[in-house]
Amino acid sequence: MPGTRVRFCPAPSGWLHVGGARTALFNWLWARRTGGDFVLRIEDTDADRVSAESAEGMLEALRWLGLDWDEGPGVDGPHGPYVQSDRRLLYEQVVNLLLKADLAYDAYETPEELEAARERAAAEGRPPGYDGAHRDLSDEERHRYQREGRRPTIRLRTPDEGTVAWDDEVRGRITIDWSTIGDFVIWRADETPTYYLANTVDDLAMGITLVARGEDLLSATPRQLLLGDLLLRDRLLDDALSAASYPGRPADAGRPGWAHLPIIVGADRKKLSKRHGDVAIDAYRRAGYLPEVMVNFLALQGWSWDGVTERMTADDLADRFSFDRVGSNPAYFDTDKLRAMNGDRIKELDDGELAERLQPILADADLILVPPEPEHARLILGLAPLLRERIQILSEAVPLVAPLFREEVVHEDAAVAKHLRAPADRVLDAAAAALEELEEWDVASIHAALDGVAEQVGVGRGKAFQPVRVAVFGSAVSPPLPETLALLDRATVVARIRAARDLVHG
RNA sequence: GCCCCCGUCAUCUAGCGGCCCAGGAUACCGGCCUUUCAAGCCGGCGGCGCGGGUUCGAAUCCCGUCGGGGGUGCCA
Repeated sequence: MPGTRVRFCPAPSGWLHVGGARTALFNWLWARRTGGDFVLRIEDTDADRVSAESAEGMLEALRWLGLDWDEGPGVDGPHGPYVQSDRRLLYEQVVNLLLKADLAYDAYETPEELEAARERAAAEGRPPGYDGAHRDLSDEERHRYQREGRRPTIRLRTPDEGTVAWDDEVRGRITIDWSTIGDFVIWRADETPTYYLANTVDDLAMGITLVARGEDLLSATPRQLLLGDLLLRDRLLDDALSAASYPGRPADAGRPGWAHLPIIVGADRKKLSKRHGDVAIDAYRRAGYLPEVMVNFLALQGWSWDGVTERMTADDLADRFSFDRVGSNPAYFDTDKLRAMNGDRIKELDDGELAERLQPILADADLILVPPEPEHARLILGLAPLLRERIQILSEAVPLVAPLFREEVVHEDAAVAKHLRAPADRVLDAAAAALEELEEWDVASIHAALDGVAEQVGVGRGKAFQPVRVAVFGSAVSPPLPETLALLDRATVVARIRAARDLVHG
């Protein structure tokens, strides 16, 4: 029984999005669960839409999630290289052998001609697939097209009848008629391989045992099954591998199994895309979602353990994950629940951990420097227990604590209008005086002093605390007052209270 | 159009013939607590798309129907 080898192979265009991350996660989990290998392969065959920055961003996002790979970019393995643009020679060899065996042929239609043919077919109610017009060109016809300056694509011959079937790990047996599948392009006119070719060749060459990918690739499977059979049947792949001097396939390699994961959809039930809002993993990182929560939540999109247990660490998941518990209906990406889970996780963090995770977020908001100044570090640590129960995502801490890191207080109009009115003037005067006279600047003393102010002015605690809150924070909402004031220096607090005295009206 | 996939509370899901007049979580609503905002605790609302079968018995099996999605590319 060969070891499990799974893979994640993003096309580096744009950011790693939640659907891709979920696919990567399921593969990673299966590798960890089975003690197998997780291979990362960059599929950059379509030069028009890929970029190195995108590839780097995807690796970064994967690293952030903690999905480490056993082979791939930056991690040498026995079946590299792991970037398809570095494997060009291999694909060329494969195509040549396919051509020589007459399993594939050159076709000279231009994209415009094909498009026109598709439109015609649609208008006449015929299937829009490739009609095989250039399937059996004579040498004469071929030369004529070449003289016209046409560059051919190479298409693989597909059966005209019969069926193809496979047992999908998620969906069970799937059967498709060959009559619905036309000869397809494996090599573009610009001499680059298509997904069908490169992906199939590499999965086989790298000894992948299970292909787990999005449902949107379900209908690509028959073509890859066929190509794979052809490649293995007459040792074409092995010949190409040695002709191009690539490492051979693992000794025990066979054909991979398949698992098609349900897609993740937006609120409109369509495949999740940019117009649905934040779909990039990086956006969630910046907003202050914790990676372990993203992993936990993503695992629950389409998979469940017992229907009751939801909070699981990556290790828990790796212990429990299997494709037979992956559902087959699309999941709507519901960030409400993500937020809730994130908030719960934040509550589990101790002060030091929370403070540390808060730092990059506060730095992003220009509240602190990258290694924070010592007094800021102390302040954040002191704030951590006050923030813990109040935020679900880290960035929510920013408005709550910003006034504590800034020189100037910005007083919100609504807060001033509501809370800085008589007898707030008396409250502020009394508070400034009382705080100034305190012997100890600590929570208990401050609390007692403010309670004393309430009594002195003859108002309830709320009426006493709110004006002080607005004076110091500029806002009617803040972390608990005495606890927070104790973290600031007394002079600042008293000065702010005095300054707010002028804002009191009516 | 054709092919394929899917259909349990608003959302993620459990359920694989009786344990379910359907369970958990999130969201929402109400109460308690309370210095703001939260948190916490307690309670509540809410679903098997529809129609036929099969069966003593169906959310679970079969057929049909409707609805949604994916594919149909020299994208992946």
